[in-house]
Amino acid sequence: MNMKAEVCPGTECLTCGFRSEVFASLPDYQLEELSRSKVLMHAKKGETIARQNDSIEGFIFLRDGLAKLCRTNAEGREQIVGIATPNDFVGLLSLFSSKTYNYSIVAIEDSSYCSVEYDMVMNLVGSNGEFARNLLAKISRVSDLLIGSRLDIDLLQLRGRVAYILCFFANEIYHSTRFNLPVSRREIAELIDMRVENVVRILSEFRRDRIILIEGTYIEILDKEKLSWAKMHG
Amino acid sequence: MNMKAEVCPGTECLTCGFRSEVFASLPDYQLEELSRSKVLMHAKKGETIARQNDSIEGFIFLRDGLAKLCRTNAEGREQIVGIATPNDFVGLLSLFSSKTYNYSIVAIEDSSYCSVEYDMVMNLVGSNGEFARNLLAKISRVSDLLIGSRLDIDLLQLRGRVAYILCFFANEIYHSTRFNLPVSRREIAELIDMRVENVVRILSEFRRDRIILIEGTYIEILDKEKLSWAKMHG
DNA sequence: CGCGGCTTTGATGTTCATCAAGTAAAGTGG
DNA sequence: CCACTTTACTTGATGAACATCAAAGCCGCG
Repeated sequence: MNMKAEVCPGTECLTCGFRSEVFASLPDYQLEELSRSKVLMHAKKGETIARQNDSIEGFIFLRDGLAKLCRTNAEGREQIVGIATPNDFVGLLSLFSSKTYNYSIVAIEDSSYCSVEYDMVMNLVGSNGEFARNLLAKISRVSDLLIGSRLDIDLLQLRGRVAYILCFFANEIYHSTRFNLPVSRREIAELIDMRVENVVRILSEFRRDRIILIEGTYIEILDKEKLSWAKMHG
Repeated sequence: MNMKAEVCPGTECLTCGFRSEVFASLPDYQLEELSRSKVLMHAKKGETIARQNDSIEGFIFLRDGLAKLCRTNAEGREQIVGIATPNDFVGLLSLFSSKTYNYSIVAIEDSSYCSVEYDMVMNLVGSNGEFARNLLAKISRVSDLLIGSRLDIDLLQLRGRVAYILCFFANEIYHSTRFNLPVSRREIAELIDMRVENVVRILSEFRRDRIILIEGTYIEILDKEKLSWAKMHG
């Protein structure tokens, strides 16, 4: 836990990736207000950005890197709820309805993020209708994706789930058939409701069948067809 | 599909259950605007209120009754995403981010609901900051519950899932240990990712163990302790 | 009456979690 | 730097949990 905090220059928000999405509607003067109230932070891979059950300090926007949303249940079992990419609100879900974070946010790649005061965003919601609508659209889209993918996964058997998550990283995150997995085997298991041993087993199967090339964290998808097929049929 | 439509009198919205929640902040004049633009409809048990992939006509608020949100995947398998209770936005999830309903809404008890023009609500979001904040809180809460319960269920084995859903109906819906199940065995299966046969089997087990009394759709929970235990450890 | 849908139980095989054991890799302290 | 510990990864063997198949009873409905 050795995160640098820095107040970013007033102009930086003007060029931030968020601007094009949620903050598109903010006039410059409101954006500068936002700039002054926000703090830019860094988190190295593995570092915790927010902790489940801690009281919500502010809104967290991921600028660069990758983070997992996860929770630990009463019996100590960990589940990964989703993966946040740059320009995502992370911890968006409970922000408007809870006083505490429902999920931990942990960097799975070196990341930088902005933390914005809760009240600041709430004031913007109240005073800028276009902003409110954009925010609703954003939260709606995020929730929808999260629920949809979980329903998808629930229908699949283990082979299908592993195929699903490989396609997810290839298509949604890295936009390439070759990438380094940002998560351990254990984390893959937590992400798609499996056991570590079975994740390993099925990855080995895929390698044996020349569907993927895998060496440590490096993944190369060799046969997209077969992988998609596995994603559909179990 | 034999639903009556009626324009409800201008004053009715003033006393609607929603008023106390999402619409608490609307002044009377905005509420009357809302009243004029809305249509009150009825749906008998089994009737479809909205259909997956149909284009979104408006916001749907459940006033009375009970409805299921469900979807059918490419292979024709049906899943129930959640159960909507009175004063719920139904189909809330995709409303702000999609042009079509992501889920079908089907009455599982005789229900009445209001349909409000999309633009009307969007205008209110823009012009009434307090309303926008309430709406954010509502959508946030609903999404959160939906995702949370699905994560819970994913951790449980079949006995635990059945216990979970029985407790859900008892505690969240009927506030009683005695009630009539509004859903078929098949629908229970679709709700908690099981097969019909196993739902039946486990219900029979619970009866054998004197945990519940069950006769057709009538359920009586006899041993809350054991049921809660099953919910945690099964 | 006969048909189809819902419910129920039993038998069977598949899928998956668990246990066990071993290797590799990575951090820790002297 | 090396011995040591810990953590991640990997494979096999086993039994438990579950899906599937089959068959029969039930009920409502045309």
